[in-house]
Amino acid sequence: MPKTPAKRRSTPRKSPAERARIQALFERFEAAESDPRTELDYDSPYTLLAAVALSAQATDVSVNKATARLFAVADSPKKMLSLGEEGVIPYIASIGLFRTKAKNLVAAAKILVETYGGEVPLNREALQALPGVGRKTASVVLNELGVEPAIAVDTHVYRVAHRLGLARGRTPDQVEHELMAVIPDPWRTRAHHWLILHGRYVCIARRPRCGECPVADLCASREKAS
DNA sequence: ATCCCGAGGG
DNA sequence: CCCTCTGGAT
Repeated sequence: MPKTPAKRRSTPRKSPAERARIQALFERFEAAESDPRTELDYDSPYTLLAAVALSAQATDVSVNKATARLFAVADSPKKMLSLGEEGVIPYIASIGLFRTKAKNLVAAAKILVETYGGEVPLNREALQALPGVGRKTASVVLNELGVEPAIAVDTHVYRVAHRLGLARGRTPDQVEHELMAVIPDPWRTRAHHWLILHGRYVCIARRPRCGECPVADLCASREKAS
């Protein structure tokens, strides 16, 4: 008889104590910052989409530096398309992966112009069909514009969720699923930003500042604090 | 699994 | 020098 290796639940049930801890965790985040926002500069759905796409494996500071000049010249799909790949590159050459991003930015602009009349389609299917736009980027756009609560799992969210003991999954999709299961509705829209900002300024990748952490007492992996 | 890929921090 | 930064496509 083939032994069935006890399959782990993708989202393990939480004990009442665990759920209380998580509840306290987000109440703490909310008390500290009730309306967390993205730190990417944008002034329209299109510039938001472009900025988020450019932010892959790049700091928001470097992206804002580049988009300040890029958006002054091309803040619409139509303008981005006529600027062209070679025209875009000088503006974003200071950002990593710039060749790929320039190519995708123009290719996506072409689709937005030809298929969506220059507008940004506000649904996941259409967004993720754009070159350079995956689940994470689409989630950020949909969440930021208030279309639907979505928890984009980027490097910060992934790391912080693991450290706080909110998720164990190995892939971003698994972590997103676990977070959605654990975070109740009134917090879902803001959870992404709380986790991002916490990861950026406190729960830093290399050397987490546990000594200055507002949720250290609620953290699953706080032991060697400093 | 691998490629893309510059800037900033330690 | 090495690591990290709001990933996506192959």
